[in-house]
Amino acid sequence: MAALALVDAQGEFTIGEVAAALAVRPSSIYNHVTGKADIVEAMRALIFAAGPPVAVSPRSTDPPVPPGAAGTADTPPDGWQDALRTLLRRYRDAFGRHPKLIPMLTAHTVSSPDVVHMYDDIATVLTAAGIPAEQLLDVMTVLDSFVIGSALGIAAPDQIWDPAHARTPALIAAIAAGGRGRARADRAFELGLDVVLGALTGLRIPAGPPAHSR
Amino acid sequence: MAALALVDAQGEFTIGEVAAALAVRPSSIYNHVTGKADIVEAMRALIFAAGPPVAVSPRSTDPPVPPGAAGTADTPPDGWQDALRTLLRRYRDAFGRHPKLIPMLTAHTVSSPDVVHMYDDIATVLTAAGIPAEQLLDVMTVLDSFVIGSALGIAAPDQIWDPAHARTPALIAAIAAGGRGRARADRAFELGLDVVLGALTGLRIPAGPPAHSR
DNA sequence: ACCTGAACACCGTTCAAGT
DNA sequence: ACCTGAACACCGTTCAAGT
Repeated sequence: MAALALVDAQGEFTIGEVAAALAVRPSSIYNHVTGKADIVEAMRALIFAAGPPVAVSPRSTDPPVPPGAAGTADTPPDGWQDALRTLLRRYRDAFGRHPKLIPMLTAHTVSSPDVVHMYDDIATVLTAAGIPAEQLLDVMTVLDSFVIGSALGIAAPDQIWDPAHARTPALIAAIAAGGRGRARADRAFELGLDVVLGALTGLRIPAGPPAHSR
Repeated sequence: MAALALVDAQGEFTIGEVAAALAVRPSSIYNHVTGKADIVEAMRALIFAAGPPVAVSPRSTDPPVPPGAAGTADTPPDGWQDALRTLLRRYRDAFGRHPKLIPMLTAHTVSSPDVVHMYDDIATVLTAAGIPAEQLLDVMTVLDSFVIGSALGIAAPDQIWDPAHARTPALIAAIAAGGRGRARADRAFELGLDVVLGALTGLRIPAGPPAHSR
């Protein structure tokens, strides 16, 4: 079934092509899968095949936890930040290894077991970090949105940022100063990681509940 | 041609269906568009049809700053934050009004003029806010990723967060505590807006260049 | 259990022909 | 300038038949 992952080299695939790659007639395919959507789901599961286990409980032997650090400025990056960073990077890399496949996967978002398992880990880390339960789902949704959006950015890195279409000096200068291609997408993702993880610090319970935005 | 936008009510469309909606034969369609992809692009342009102009230069006469509002410390949210917030909300709402259409639009990201114009505005606001030119493109990419990802979240708000698949108490509790449907997606987006705008404050030039993340 | 050929309904698209 | 019918190559899928 891994022969299907090879077909993402061209951005789309056809039942006939898969059959040809397996040296078989198209109708034979239906002895193993229920349809094309089934193949897409199989590819999704294949992409999220578990990597090495992340240290999910990041408070093993580290009491350098800030006891009274209500300050926003100098909170040291402790275990939960590294764990979360690792999880989010892995999440995005799962897409990033097969950029052409991403649009097909986002066509209909399904709760594949592997994906949910990843969210289990993220929820555990966030809870350990002190994110209040009422905000947990929203925080996870923000993380999810950022990761998915970043993954889509990998699929077409330079399309939107064509300087020929820019009309404003600020945008033209930005495009000139920024990089190109995959490297730019990777760098932006790391910046976003810093932004999101930094902001998360301000949401932690010991710092007190934030003013709700309504 | 607006009859095509009606076809997003079912999540997909066919040349034949469009023809039927226009009381015409399928082959007639090709007198007005070059193909199906052309129709998708027309829908994209239609969605981003310009709304009321945003106050792009946001430092006019506004000292009615809400004191002690969201954000990390006590940096007062000045004009550029409101302007950026408006732009990003509009960007996401453009998608949000047609959730079924989003997967089709993300299938191939194209630089529609209206979209680029929106980035022109965002770049101008960010520059006015003091984001250094070297970081501008990365910051915009982060914003873009978040907005696109949030838009996709609108399309299927509760798919991933099905409690039946969760295995961890933290995630189960989070799902129980969080809301459902479009309201939850909207709330998460507003939270992400707070997070991103708050973090942007730390990147402004007067605060000095941040430690680069490599 | 798996493969095969033939057939199905349905696509998007082209084009010569009409008006 | 626009519509039409017929035809094209190509889909995904089904199924009776083979082994």
